[in-house]
Amino acid sequence: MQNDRTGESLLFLTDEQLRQGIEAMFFAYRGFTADPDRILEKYKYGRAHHRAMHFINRVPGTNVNNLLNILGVTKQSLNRVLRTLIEDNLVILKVGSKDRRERHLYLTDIVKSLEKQLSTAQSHRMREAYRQVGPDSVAGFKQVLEAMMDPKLQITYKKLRNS
Amino acid sequence: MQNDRTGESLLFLTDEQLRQGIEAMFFAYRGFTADPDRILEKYKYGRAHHRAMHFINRVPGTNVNNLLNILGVTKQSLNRVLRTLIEDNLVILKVGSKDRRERHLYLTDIVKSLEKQLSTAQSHRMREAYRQVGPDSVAGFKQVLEAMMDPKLQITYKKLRNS
DNA sequence: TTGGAATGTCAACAAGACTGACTTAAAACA
DNA sequence: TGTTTTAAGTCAGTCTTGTTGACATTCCAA
Repeated sequence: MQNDRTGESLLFLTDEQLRQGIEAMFFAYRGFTADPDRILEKYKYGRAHHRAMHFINRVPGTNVNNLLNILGVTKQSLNRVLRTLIEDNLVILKVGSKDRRERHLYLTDIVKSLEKQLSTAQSHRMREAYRQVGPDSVAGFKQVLEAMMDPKLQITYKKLRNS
Repeated sequence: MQNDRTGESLLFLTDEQLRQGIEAMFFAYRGFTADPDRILEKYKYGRAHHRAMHFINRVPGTNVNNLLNILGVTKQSLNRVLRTLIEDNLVILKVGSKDRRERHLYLTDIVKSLEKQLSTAQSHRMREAYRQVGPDSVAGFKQVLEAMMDPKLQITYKKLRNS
């Protein structure tokens, strides 16, 4: 009945298995964003602000173009988010020293407690999940996710990982 | 250096590991939706239509309330999507025979080719990812995702899996 | 027969994405 | 030097998908 290749079962590639993966992604992503969303509501910011904060925190001094590539949105869309963050003194721009066209982005101290709150909430759920399943499953989890990314984003992801 | 408990490394629970998981989820979800989105554009439908079609296909005859729970949106939001699908003859309503307040949802034959196209595109990427990493990683992938879901959705997910 | 549940619908609104057109400033180039 | 390209920002308009709130209809069940 079951097809083998080099002695390894291929049952994990059935339509049923794929469908389960698709639905798992859908439901898990809801959980993934639920906790930060609840916090953001109080501050009148949205998921887009969270993402911007996350990556500015991760890559302090990034320029706008780089952030656009990471986030995968248009500059008009990012601009709206950045403008409110700058108005509220959560993000500051510094003109590039080498290339003065570039603006480098930094989080201010004011926002770091909010960013911490958000990442703590999100990490907490991830930590619980990790703990429940153990290191081997976590390794598998990351491998599948990495393989699902578009090639360009895979590179972006790896760069972040090694920085 | 590294902390052990019952001889097992806890290195996989570091902040760095958690952060990687968060970013992997973010980037992978983009890949996850990219292919169906491209197809949907041609048909002037959106991600919300895709999700509705997916689960009506999965649970033929589901009533509206059940679908609302699965999708996690308001009835007003779902209604807008369902209305266009019904207008375009992609979904039909059948009045419940036991409880005639309920409406049971079915895909028409017309839409099944579109649904197939969408799920094929999404499955294709997932299959490639699965193939690259092998069955053990796939098992880990699903375990982490399941552990990340809200408890209610975890139950929904399991019910779907066994149906 | 009446209360409440399941469903549907209307209106208004907001977040967050998009396109297109345009400006400014600075760097790169020929 | 003058022209082109690049980085960033802005204005205007649109779309999708979500939200609340209010209200109507249908009809099961106590």
